Amino acid sequence: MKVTDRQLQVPGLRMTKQRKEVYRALMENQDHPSASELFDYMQNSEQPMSLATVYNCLEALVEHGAVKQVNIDREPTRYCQNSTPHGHFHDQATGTIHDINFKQGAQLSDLLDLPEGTDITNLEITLKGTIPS
Amino acid sequence: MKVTDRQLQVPGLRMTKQRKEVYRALMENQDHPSASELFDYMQNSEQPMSLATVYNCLEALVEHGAVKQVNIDREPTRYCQNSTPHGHFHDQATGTIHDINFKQGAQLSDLLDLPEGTDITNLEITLKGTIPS
DNA sequence: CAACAAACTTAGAATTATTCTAAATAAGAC
DNA sequence: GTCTTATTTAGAATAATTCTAAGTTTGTTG
Repeated sequence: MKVTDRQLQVPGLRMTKQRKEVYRALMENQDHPSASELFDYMQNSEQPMSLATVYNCLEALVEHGAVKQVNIDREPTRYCQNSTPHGHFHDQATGTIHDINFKQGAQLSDLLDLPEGTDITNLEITLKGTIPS
Repeated sequence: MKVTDRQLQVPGLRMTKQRKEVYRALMENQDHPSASELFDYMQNSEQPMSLATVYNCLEALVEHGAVKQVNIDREPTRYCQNSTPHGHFHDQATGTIHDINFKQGAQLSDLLDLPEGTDITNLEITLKGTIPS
């Protein structure tokens, strides 16, 4: 996938060369890579960088809402360039992770018994299972 | 909370002294403790045990569906004795975790656009935010 | 442009939750 | 009781992530 510099802007975040490349690598690898997978991927690019920087850049992107973390059990954290609200399905047969979109018009409060006045800053929905092929 | 031996049975799992004590400790500490918090708690009990055993017992209890893991970011895994389907709210102001029950009759498929034929073996819903006091 | 301060990157060390290993113990089967 | 297998254990090992301190880049201000 071709990603233009124009698409690599994040409001409120200074886009250094490294942050841009990390973001681009994520755009080009939409299979929810881990930090070290991104690191490996970028070693062959024009902008190799240290693993610490990959972590730093991902942290900055997550903090600014451009990237989401995906935590599955104790596995290494994976990253997702889809910043809209969605869930993740971990296919145990293949090990792959799929995005699961919310249904049109569905509200979290339809499913959960949320206490009055809760202010939700982050939502993570993770399913595990299989899809028969 | 008083927990009888009768309540500490798990179908299909041999309840050793250690497994029973880990399960009991979880019942008595419903604030979603981590493995090492459980370990500390049990050091003063009649059945002190090694940290490795705490991990082993928790793993067995999770595998048999009696206990749930709670993963919040990269924090140590927490454990939950509530084996019914529910979500977790992580209050960022206090650091505490509350169980969030599902609404009566609510279906996950009402919220999520699940592909046909998905077989879900595990569901984890984690919210972060605050509840104004 | 030059000088400065702040932000960012980096390599490598440090941390730490968790898992592994190999030996000791316990428990159910015969 | 003896055998076999599962469980527990202490301590070592692992590995993802964070930290540290030094070097580099960037934007700013005169």
